[in-house]
Amino acid sequence: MQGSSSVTILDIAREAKVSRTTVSAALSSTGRVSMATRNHVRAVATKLGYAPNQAARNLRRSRTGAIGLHLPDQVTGLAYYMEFTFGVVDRANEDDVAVVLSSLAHSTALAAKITDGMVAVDLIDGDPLIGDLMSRKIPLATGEHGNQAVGTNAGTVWSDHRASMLELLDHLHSQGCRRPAFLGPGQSSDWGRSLHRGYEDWCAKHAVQPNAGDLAFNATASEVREESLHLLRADPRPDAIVCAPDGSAIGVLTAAAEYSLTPGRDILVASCVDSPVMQMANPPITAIELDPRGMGRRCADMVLRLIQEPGAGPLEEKHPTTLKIRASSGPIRSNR
Amino acid sequence: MQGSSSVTILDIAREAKVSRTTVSAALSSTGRVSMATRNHVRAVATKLGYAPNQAARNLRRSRTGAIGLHLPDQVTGLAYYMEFTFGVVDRANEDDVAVVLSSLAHSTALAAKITDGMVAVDLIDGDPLIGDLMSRKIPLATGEHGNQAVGTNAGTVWSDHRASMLELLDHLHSQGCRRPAFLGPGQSSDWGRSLHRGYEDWCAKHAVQPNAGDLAFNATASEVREESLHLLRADPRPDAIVCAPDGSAIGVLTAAAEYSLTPGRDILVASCVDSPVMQMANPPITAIELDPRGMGRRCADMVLRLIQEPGAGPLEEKHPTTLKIRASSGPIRSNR
DNA sequence: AAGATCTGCGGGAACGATTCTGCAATCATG
DNA sequence: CATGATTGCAGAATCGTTCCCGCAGATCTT
Repeated sequence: MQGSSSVTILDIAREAKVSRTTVSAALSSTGRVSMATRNHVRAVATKLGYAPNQAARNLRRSRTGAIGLHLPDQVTGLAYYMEFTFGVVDRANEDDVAVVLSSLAHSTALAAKITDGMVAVDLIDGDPLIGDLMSRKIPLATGEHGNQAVGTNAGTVWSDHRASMLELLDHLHSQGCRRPAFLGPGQSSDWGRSLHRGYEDWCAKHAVQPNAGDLAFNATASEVREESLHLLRADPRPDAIVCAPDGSAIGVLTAAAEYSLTPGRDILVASCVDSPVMQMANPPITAIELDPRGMGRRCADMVLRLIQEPGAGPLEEKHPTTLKIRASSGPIRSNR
Repeated sequence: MQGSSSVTILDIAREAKVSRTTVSAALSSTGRVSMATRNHVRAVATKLGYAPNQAARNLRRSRTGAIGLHLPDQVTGLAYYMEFTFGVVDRANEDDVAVVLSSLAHSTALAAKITDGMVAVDLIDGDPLIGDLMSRKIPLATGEHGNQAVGTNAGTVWSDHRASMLELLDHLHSQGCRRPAFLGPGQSSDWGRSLHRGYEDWCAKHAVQPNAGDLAFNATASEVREESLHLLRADPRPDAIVCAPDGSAIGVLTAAAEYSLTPGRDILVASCVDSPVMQMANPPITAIELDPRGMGRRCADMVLRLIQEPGAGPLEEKHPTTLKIRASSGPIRSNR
């Protein structure tokens, strides 16, 4: 109703003929207020279009009203982290909490000063962030495990990438694949390690010689091409390539074409990360849907809970993944 | 030095043996302070590791310390908007300003209440946001023009997409293309209109019958395929397809394969938006680099300037684009 | 040389929300 | 019915910063 000019708690107090204290208590459901006055105050508040002043609230509560988001370096082109980010922002905004991206503008030390908590995703081994935050008692929620223990005001949301990898390889096997190769994201993140472990385990179980290469998160097109060709040069030649870094599957398709191999028929291709382009590729690429947006939401939710009740951790939650089967995973129609 | 416990302006005052007022003036370079005391105070401040309390500052200045970012609906998978977003966040964080994403969590009305200003990109015609903000005198910076006039506390950062389109079509022409088709993003955004205008103008100049289709920002793979096939069915068949929506070029490649056309030889393909996958495609796709991160930076910079001195607008800045020529744009080796 | 202006700095009042404490009035208890 | 516990609400302090004044002393004006 009131519109532009900001209406304060004092305006409500005057209008409702009670004190500031009572208004605050009535709105926040703390303190002792009768039901009658509580309802009355709330009615007046909505009538006046009251919105609490976050700055004043933060000052009084000695909070910053922001959480930090720590992304791996140089990943801004990757759809996964974008979706994750928007998930975090989405959830944080529900509580009128802002999100500050830390790897970009601030040193982690400074970021820790201006935030009430942190979300970090795909922490690289040995990242000093965890120790830093734990010693400052700043709540932390990580997407995927780090290689360090988290404290009592921290937690982790993770997916079982090893199981996903096994499921994917079993699917490829059912399509006729016998010698899958793996283009992994390196072993310096938990994600990469879990995928590698799944691949190695599967190969061991099926008595297959592993054929794996590694690629950085932000690998260039030529790096993807080179590493793909390297895998394809193996003897015996692989009949499937599973690739991890976001978007690299497109580069694998390109590399397969150089060998005159038709993806989805002569050689199967699958990605460990789904994204819109995967469906548009020729052929559409089988991929693991990681639901990054959901992950981001849950991480934000976790850190907000840890902010409200410190020392509730360490928390742990598991987030599901889904295998999206598309034409790139066969069945193999090789005539050998 | 002091580390975790927050050091306030009062601590500095005690240590430097001056008053709060003097400290504030010395640090903010407003008010009247001698050089000697200013330097002294600043030395003490850095010695104690002072960081201003944003909540208190915002409360006093009656600011929120945040700017809103208004994205088109359902675009979160698109690399362009992600880069743009990070550009905005990057610049905003430099001034300790947070970024609130508005299309996700809040209605624009609410977002306007909790932000000091807004950045909007690719506004759809008739979006009520502009009028809303202008009437509330909230600063606004838009990426690309809207179809409404902006007021004195607003501004626009834009790229000349019509000129980019002409440059791209001229390049295709030099590669042997004579009948380019255009897969546009619709006419409801300035970007889409500018591209269409460029395409129509070029066709008129070269006496070519236009062959254009439209695709939503968030078109699905099958929509991309269908629309691409529709363009390819034209008689005479186009010898190039220029496509606009982010990532759709991959779908166009797939569609071309259905016609047994080899992209980059039988039919040229180019994208109006560059992204990492464009380089990994087979063949790599010629594209217009829009520098979305730079755009985001400049938009944030503009709105921050408008917040500092209201009524300085309307501002206008032009942001350059670059044509990235790759193998998908020929030369044509058709044997007709 | 007397008044006017300027410089350097301190006192105090906000900004708006959240407690902590205090004080009546009501209720329970034996 | 007297004592103590509980309920419902108000007053006032507080968070850290900014900014309007005010006041000396120095400098400038005619």
